[in-house]
Amino acid sequence: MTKKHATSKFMETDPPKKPSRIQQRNRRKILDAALDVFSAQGYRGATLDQIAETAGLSKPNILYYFGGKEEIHITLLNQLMETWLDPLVEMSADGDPLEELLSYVQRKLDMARDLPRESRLFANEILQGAPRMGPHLESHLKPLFDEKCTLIQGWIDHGKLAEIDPRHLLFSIWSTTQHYADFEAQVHVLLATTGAEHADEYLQTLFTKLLTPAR
Amino acid sequence: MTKKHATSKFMETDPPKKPSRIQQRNRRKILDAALDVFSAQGYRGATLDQIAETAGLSKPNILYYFGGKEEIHITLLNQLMETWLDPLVEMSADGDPLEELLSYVQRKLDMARDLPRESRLFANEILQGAPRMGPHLESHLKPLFDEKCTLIQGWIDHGKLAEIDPRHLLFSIWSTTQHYADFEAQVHVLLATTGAEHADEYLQTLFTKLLTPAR
DNA sequence: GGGTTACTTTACCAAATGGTAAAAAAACTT
DNA sequence: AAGTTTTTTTACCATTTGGTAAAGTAACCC
Repeated sequence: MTKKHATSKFMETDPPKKPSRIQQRNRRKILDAALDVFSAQGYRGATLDQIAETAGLSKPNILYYFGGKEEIHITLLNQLMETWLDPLVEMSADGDPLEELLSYVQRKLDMARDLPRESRLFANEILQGAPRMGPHLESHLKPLFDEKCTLIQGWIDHGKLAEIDPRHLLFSIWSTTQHYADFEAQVHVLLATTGAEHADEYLQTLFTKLLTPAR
Repeated sequence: MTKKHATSKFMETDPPKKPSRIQQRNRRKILDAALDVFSAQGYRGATLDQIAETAGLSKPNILYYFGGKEEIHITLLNQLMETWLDPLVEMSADGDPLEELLSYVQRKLDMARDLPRESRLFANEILQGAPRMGPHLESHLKPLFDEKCTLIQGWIDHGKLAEIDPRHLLFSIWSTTQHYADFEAQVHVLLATTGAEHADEYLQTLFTKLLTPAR
């Protein structure tokens, strides 16, 4: 009965029949549980049993929907990549440069707050040297990064922004915003509150001062 | 022959006889190898076999020097905590506030460059919710953090620095500097060079603009 | 309602992994 | 050199973990 040599029985291309309601529901449950576990424990720290229990399914049942642990992880990373780059994609050449960048910062911070699991999943993957994501970074992130760097450099050249290195600017936006999700355990101890209280205001100030051109 | 209920046979307090040359050498080799492996794979991702091979010792031999995997990890974290907080400790009330903070930023960046393994070990631990470090954060980091926040706030109150939240200032210093070590895999892809080329200049500019008081 | 297909469970397994016991080999001590 | 202590190796072990086979159950289709 085993047909094809696809990684998963759901990756076949011949009959693109849409997944049943049960399939959709269970795959969603599994991916959600896996996000929980992978983001909290890292890839190797996560176990299929944990994922199964969190999802409320049995381990073999999970392996009915996914080819294996790694396939679940890769599926998550691929899904993540899209939403993760969204805020940057939205930053467009239209509109005021400073406003565009500041609202990008805000979107990124909101994202870290709303999707901390995703942020940690990503952080874990990069920390370990991006073993399952290297190609994706090269093919998706790099072009977008270069494009936006050029855009920002253009703004600078037109005197719309202070003269700073666009690449490091993006790095600092990413690091400062994601910090609140990735290092939450530390932030929580130090602020003794649930998170980034006045982070919004602080970061807006930071990047305003950094980016406002000296006239 | 087993005496005491200490976690390790090297934690006994009665005969504080100094460790032999062999002991010192092997413990150092083990800790160095463990730093390699833990920082690259995370706690659960690291295996004793990997550590043993990297250290050039057999697994049981490693367990002769340490009580177990966790003890090695904890030893590393404890050692790390000291050097890690050093740059912040050095920031003193004497000297120009802006200079003090900027050279703190520089020291932190140098540290991320010189000790990337340590940075990643720490990042891994915090990412997983600081399961073996929570108390340490509370007892060591928190007091230091509060002290330095007060110091910075004092500087601000005297008009020596712009009015910003000291807590978030420290967060942004940590995140921006450590980013180059923790997210090296990503930075490397995007810069297509071995690391933080002009990070020094960029971060100095960033924090100068942020901290210079409007007069 | 009978048959086919989709889904779930039960019972396993092989490899990996943290760890131990005890013998063997070095290293020190006198 | 003999005896004692320290260090290393060999041979295991119990558990965990990713994964599978096959039988059972529920859904769907006519």
